[in-house]
Amino acid sequence: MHNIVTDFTSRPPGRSSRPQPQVSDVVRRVSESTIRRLSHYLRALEHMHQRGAVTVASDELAEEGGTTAAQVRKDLSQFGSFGKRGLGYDVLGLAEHLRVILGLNRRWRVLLVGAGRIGAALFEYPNFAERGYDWVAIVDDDFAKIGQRWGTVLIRAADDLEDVIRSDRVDLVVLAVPAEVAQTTAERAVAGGARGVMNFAPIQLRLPADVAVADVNLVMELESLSFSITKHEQPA
Amino acid sequence: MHNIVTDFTSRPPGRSSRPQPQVSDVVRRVSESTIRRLSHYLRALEHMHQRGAVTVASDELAEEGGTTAAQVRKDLSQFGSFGKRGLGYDVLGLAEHLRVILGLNRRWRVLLVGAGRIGAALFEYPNFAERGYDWVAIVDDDFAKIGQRWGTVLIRAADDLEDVIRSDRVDLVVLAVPAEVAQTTAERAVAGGARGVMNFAPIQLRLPADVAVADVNLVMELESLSFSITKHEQPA
DNA sequence: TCCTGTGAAACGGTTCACAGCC
DNA sequence: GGCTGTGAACCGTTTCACAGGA
Repeated sequence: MHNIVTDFTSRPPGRSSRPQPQVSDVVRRVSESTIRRLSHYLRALEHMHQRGAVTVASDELAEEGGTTAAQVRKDLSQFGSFGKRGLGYDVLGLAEHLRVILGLNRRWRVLLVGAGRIGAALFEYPNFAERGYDWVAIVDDDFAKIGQRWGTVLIRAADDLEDVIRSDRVDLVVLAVPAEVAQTTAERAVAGGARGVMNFAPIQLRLPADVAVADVNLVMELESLSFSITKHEQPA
Repeated sequence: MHNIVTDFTSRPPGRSSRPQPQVSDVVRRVSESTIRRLSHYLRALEHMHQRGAVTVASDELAEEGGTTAAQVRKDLSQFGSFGKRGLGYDVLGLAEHLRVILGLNRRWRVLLVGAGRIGAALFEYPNFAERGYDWVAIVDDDFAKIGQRWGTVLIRAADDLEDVIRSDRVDLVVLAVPAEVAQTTAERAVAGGARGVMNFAPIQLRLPADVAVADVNLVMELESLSFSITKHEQPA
């Protein structure tokens, strides 16, 4: 088996005498939560490999990913049949399948927009390079910073945003700018050809549907905590 | 009307001749996504107030929050009846209601664990103080940093984590430490009395159910982007 | 008339349970 | 016997549609 449904054109293995799937049915919708779990599974598999595990069952993966065995199997079955009944999944094999599914079998060219505190922290974050995300440029509107280098990466003028994205063939933009300019900056990034945006501004970006957006809203996360705690403090 | 169901003990306004709600029915379950939208609504209301708006309809709020008018009304109706039929919601009044619901009508005492790059960026992040989150201490295991101050806030020894939480009456912990020590550090924070944890390590924390956890997994967000883009690049 | 508040329907994701294969 | 893969049941969330108050 082991056929990955990366191109989203074939159905999971089944009777081929069934009625053919319609086109609208072919681009299968994978939920955000599934993707997040796949990411967890991959990390867990890498740990397990380091610990010498060769094979893993769905309930072990569930444990590390904070979910259930059935959920693990359901998640994976959306992309193919990677396991062996009675045995489990091959640790290295499944990890490689997940990398392909998550698009980690290539390197990604990432632009940092905003060379402030948050930008600097992200730039130094070691886990990005490990997973295939490479900083290819930085952009800022502070003349004092333009022309400097962080490591080997040059800080360029915010005015040149579109040009930088084009000339440096940027795939992803990490948007670490103030909320007031986030929307227009994001639009310019998309105009330049960016395919995805990771947004740190606490606003809801409005971008074309074919642009991927990941929002990291730190204030919202804290508010979610204080809501939960406030609720708990009020026993009936 | 305007009665807020903050204590989760009363039902939304309705005929009182109805059968009394059972206890299991009283601690109403509010979904994570609802809370996130409430946070968006609050921000939108603050903007609208600055722009001079006095009244707002659910479809305007929906626009800014990236959702639908029905969703806005459903979200709000979980906590009370804040609007006027035919008119909409009072901008200032609804904002205040949302602050109470989200637990923003008090200040929160926050501890930063990990004085590295990410910790520094978060410490400088201006939006936290605006919303009522105050840094009361920092903890790190680097002897070179212990005893220093960031602004007025002292960096203390990681060994004293539990003590710091107790003596400084810490509510929330921001965990900006390497993945390897995140779980044990979180457990110590909970032992010390922390009520909520914002976790930046790319692992799934396992903590008691009465501790609120907000995970910010940056690598996962990037992987979510590359998944979406990879999918798009494969038209049938 | 306008717009809220809310039951009811529709949808989508999770859990269950078991057939099927190793 | 063990564990996967998956239809079916379940359950929570979103959308619909409309009754009812301003």
